[in-house]
Amino acid sequence: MPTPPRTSIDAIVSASRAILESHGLPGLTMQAVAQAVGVRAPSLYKHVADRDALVTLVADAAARDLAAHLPATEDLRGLAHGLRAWAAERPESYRLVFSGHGSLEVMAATSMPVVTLGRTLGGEAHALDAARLITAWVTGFISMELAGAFQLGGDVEAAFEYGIERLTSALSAN
Amino acid sequence: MPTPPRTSIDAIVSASRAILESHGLPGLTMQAVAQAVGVRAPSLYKHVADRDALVTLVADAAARDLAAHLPATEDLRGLAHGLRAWAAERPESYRLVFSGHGSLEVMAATSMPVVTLGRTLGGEAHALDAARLITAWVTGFISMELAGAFQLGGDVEAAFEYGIERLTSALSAN
DNA sequence: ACCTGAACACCGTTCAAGT
DNA sequence: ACCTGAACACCGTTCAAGT
Repeated sequence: MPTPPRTSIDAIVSASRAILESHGLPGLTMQAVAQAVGVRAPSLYKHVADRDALVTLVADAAARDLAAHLPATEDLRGLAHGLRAWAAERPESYRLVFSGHGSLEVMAATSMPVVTLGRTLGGEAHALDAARLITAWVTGFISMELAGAFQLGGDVEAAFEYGIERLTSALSAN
Repeated sequence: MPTPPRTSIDAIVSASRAILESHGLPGLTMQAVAQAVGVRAPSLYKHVADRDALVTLVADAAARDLAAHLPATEDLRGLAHGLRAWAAERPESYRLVFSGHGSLEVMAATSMPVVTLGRTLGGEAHALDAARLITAWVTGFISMELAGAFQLGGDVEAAFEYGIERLTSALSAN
């Protein structure tokens, strides 16, 4: 006797993203998600293989959301501030995306704009090297900030600007 | 009737570090630690408040081990390669230390050598800014490497060297 | 064809009882 | 004074039974 589904993969991922932000990754339990979409935990396994697969779907959805929010810019400042603003609003999503929980395909696709920027700043021969320098610095900085690693005082905003300025000039100087 | 302890906090932390590296943070269960030190899980609570406190002790022990392994160097290349080599040998410890699981005191103490390097490269006025640029880049790079984020081909070793070279010249140019 | 309750193996944690 | 078994509340996951 066929019955229509009472939930959907979209509703599950959407509810999961909200739970992730409000309760962190440990709070993203199958039971919490099930309750949010109005179903019992075992029913989720009709739509998703297991919790790990769900976490990957959430990470990929967050990565796509990030890509849509980043300004189409040609300068490091715009990209850096865009990423930092997105991370400040969705810290748990940021952590998930940059902790390697996403799929390799989505991670590669999301990094294309940075390679373009790397080409602009570093030149054709060092496009990838420059993109990796930029990405490592900006994701490292934001991760440290979210982890509360800046304990030695000083102006964190100024340190971010300092990084943007020094990296821009370092990459332009061929 | 007093009885001597059958284990110790040192044995617990030491066993925990080995379990962390071999089975990851999810594998670091109270039961696994208890078995490793020859005791039942409830006994661990005589030595540690709860699992979170144990994880913090492990992170701090790893951070101290890292500080002891870093070369006392005045150049970025030595520091960067030293950190990367340590991370390659103890990837789970590296992740734990730089994910904010450690205590703030140990994190601050461990970052002192980088501030010294920042002063050498960036000058007195920008010692902290330079230290944060360096730390953000090198930890970001290694985190990406461990997360398998370098999927676009190219030479990762060369990208690391490129970062060292560009950062060194960017910071020296006052 | 999907949803459910019941069940299983695992967690972290508490606590009265043993020595 | 430390260790233990038993217990509790919680996980993820499976599966036969319902509709």
